[in-house]
Amino acid sequence: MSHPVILITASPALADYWADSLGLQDALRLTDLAALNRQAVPADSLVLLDLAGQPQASKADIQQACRHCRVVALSSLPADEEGLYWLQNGAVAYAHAMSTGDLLQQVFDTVQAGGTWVGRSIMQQLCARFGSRLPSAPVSDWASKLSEREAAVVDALRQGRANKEIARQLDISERTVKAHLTSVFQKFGVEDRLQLLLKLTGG
Amino acid sequence: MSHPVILITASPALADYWADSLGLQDALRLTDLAALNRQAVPADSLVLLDLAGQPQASKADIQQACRHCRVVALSSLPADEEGLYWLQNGAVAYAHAMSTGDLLQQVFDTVQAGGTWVGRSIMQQLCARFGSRLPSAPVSDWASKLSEREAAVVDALRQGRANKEIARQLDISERTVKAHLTSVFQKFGVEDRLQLLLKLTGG
DNA sequence: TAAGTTTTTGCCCTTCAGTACAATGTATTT
DNA sequence: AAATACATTGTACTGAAGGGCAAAAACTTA
Repeated sequence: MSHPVILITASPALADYWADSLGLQDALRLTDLAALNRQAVPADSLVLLDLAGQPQASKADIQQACRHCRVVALSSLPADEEGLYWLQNGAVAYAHAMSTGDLLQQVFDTVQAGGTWVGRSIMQQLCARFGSRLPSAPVSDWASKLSEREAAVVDALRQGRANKEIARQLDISERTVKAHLTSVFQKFGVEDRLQLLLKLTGG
Repeated sequence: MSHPVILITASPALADYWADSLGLQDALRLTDLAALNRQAVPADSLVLLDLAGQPQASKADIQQACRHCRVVALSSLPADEEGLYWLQNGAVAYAHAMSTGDLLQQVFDTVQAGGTWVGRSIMQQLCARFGSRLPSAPVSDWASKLSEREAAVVDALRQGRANKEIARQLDISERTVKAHLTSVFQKFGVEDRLQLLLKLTGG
């Protein structure tokens, strides 16, 4: 299950470096994030993105790109704040743009396998913040009526995700997502995802 | 820069599986986390830990182990809550104990390289929590940004109405409802009615 | 009255959501 | 062993959602 790869950087030299390190000579190359959103690229593409060329990328641009592709954010001057920003908005990895070939391959393989890659420093910050407000496992009331997978689908739905995205997220087919949702709708006596959301958020 | 590896599980079969998958026939084997803390192990060792055998591990035990070693938490029944708990306390990875050899190798390589490995689901939860620390726009004054008709459409949308129903309610065509919604989506930077609802209700 | 803005609509197109009908595999219970 | 629940996927269909292009109609302002 190898996904299409897209290299985004204004620097041909950097693109060459990535391509050489990862054996991606035939990967599609673009110069900025806007170009990615403008043209139709295969869903679930793996995007290597040079942050140096995207100083003015809007949050909406980032999120849109991350919804359709797996975005690996690569910075030539990594900073935790920058990394967190991109991860918040959906990137699946954040690393140094000029990482060694080995590390780059590592990151690449990880995201290809559906994982996420971040350095230790960022992970610790994330965990620290998370821990400060998580005494125990808060199992919301609604989840109790649902099976494990159904709850996972609902959880993703509450992020505003589309079926196709949920499918990717849970690594199942879109059809299965629909099956779970149909079941959930029945359990809550609603007709569609919108009414479900209102029911759960108390609209 | 290969670090010593320690396998911790009460199941010899599982230890064999890990050793075979990762080529670690000579790795030190222990049966529980307490044993790790009792004896002197090389600093910075890489620890593969079967969570199934550590139901009663105290938080202090976990943190102590994680201070001296890189702990890869492996669960035979992965759950986000469990994963977050271990990551909070210093683990550098959380995955399925019986992952395929490829994935296991992936995780192993990643932590060897100094990275952290978590599944997509957990990472998203972390980022979501982190992001919520920095509220972007508590949209309580949403109507102010909209025209009168646009606000009316949004109002109906918040009842969970479909476009056709909204059209009947406002006595306009369904096409007009769509036009208003398209405009509203742009103003709020969202893509569809679901995301709009989430933005407005702060779900 | 002329110019500009907002609201309104139609036609057509693509994509997504949801369901009917059907099937396979696994795990648990009886 | 049989029954049951859960998870998974497929094909195919209907209808809703959303947008591109274009253009009337109404309302406001210079």
